[in-house]
Amino acid sequence: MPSIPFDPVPLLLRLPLFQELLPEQAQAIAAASRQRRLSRGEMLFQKGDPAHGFFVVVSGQIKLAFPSLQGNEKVVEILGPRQSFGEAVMFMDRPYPVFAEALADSLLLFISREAVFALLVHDSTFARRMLAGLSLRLHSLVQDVEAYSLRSATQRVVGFLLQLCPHGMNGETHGKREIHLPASKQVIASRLNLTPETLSRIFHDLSVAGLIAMRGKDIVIHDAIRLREYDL
Amino acid sequence: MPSIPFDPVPLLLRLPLFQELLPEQAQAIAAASRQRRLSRGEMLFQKGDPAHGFFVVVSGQIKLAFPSLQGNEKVVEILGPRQSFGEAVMFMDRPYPVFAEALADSLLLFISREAVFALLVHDSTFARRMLAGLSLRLHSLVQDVEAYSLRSATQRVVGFLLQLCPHGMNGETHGKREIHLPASKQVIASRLNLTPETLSRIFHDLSVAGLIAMRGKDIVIHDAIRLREYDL
DNA sequence: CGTACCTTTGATGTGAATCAAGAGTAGTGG
DNA sequence: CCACTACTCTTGATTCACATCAAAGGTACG
Repeated sequence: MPSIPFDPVPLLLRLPLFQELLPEQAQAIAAASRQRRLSRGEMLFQKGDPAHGFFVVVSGQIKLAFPSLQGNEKVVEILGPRQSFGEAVMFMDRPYPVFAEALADSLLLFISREAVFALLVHDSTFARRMLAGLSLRLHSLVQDVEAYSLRSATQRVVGFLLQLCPHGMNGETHGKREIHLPASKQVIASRLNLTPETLSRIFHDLSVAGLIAMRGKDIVIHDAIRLREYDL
Repeated sequence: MPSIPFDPVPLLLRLPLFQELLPEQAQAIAAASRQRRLSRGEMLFQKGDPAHGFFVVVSGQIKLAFPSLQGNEKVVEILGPRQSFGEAVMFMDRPYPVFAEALADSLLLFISREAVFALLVHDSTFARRMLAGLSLRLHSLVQDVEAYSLRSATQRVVGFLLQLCPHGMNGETHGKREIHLPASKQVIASRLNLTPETLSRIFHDLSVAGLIAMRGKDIVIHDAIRLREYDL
């Protein structure tokens, strides 16, 4: 398939990170960026590869995961449009600690380290945004560590479902919510540090308890508060 | 005890973060900093407290941990002199996701968010260092996630012991190394996501296997490579 | 419409937690 | 200096949450 060219500037300006860039700054970043198309199942980089910049997902879906000796793997993050990854390694001169694979046909933008560093020198707003972005990532990793170490399998699944609820509706109030799983159950199981079998059983139990109803990847949460309080 | 005053400038200039500050910048940061003394067991902040800046450990030892409903807790990090914490929350206007407690009598420096933001505006080198610091933190959290999800209890303990070896000696070569546990075995167990009982049994097994010898907090590693390869 | 991969369900296994005593070890005050 | 109390650490028996193994269904797609 031929690489269809497109103007990345309007896209860049809609990302939180680049929101307040001046036109010429956006131009500079766009000029220093390259697009990369991946088809489903294709590898973007392996754990251990050198990092020369970071990526923004334009469309499609990317998973970040650790490989493991026994062939299984641990999914760290599932990324969709507008999300970025690889910023941290770029500031450290270290190889990627995870590998990246396309879960669906995807279009990415690669932004070189040099372009970022150049922007950093003159634009402290950009620096602040970059810091905020990394902080957010750090915060959510800390949440993951908390979940893995302090919560049961069921609690992790419940937490995940509640997070998928439309914002401001994630379990503070009673009432029905409809959500859609962002990936296959295998991938979600790995993201939650579970086997597919265990995830399947937990979904079954939640259904039997009348807390959710499921058809494929579509889930109806009957009562967010009761769900949150299930299993303590 | 009276708060003994001291000049924080030379201290600040020896931290990686502030290494290349101009004298007047260091002065400004020092002026915006406050010292805080804690005695063993004292709480610095609770999970959920608002964050107005970050802390640098001058002396002593601080633990960061999650509280848990059942009274037990999960230690996220053990921090010693020259290490800092709380940077990330300061960029996000969020409350602390962990609590901080002194493991020993400690002296900390608190640096206000305003001082950091002011420095950020004029000094892109500082911004880069701050980004590098956060990136490093992020990287080590990712390592933790990998360890918790892909490695067995024994492998986590072995990894921890190897990390404690003097730098450049952490298991790449054969030979004896002497190390000292940086905290009580309870705290280390929690840091490794283990119960004290399990940690004790693993130390016992490693001793029986002739890989280590232990007296109190002092451990002799007989052969770093054999240890690394134990338990795969 | 068949083949390859997801997902579910059931039976069994196991690593580490929990429960329950003891054995150090360290500070405290008489 | 020696109890006295309070931990921290070890050791053993038992339990349990989740993984693993095995075998059917489902579902999607070339």
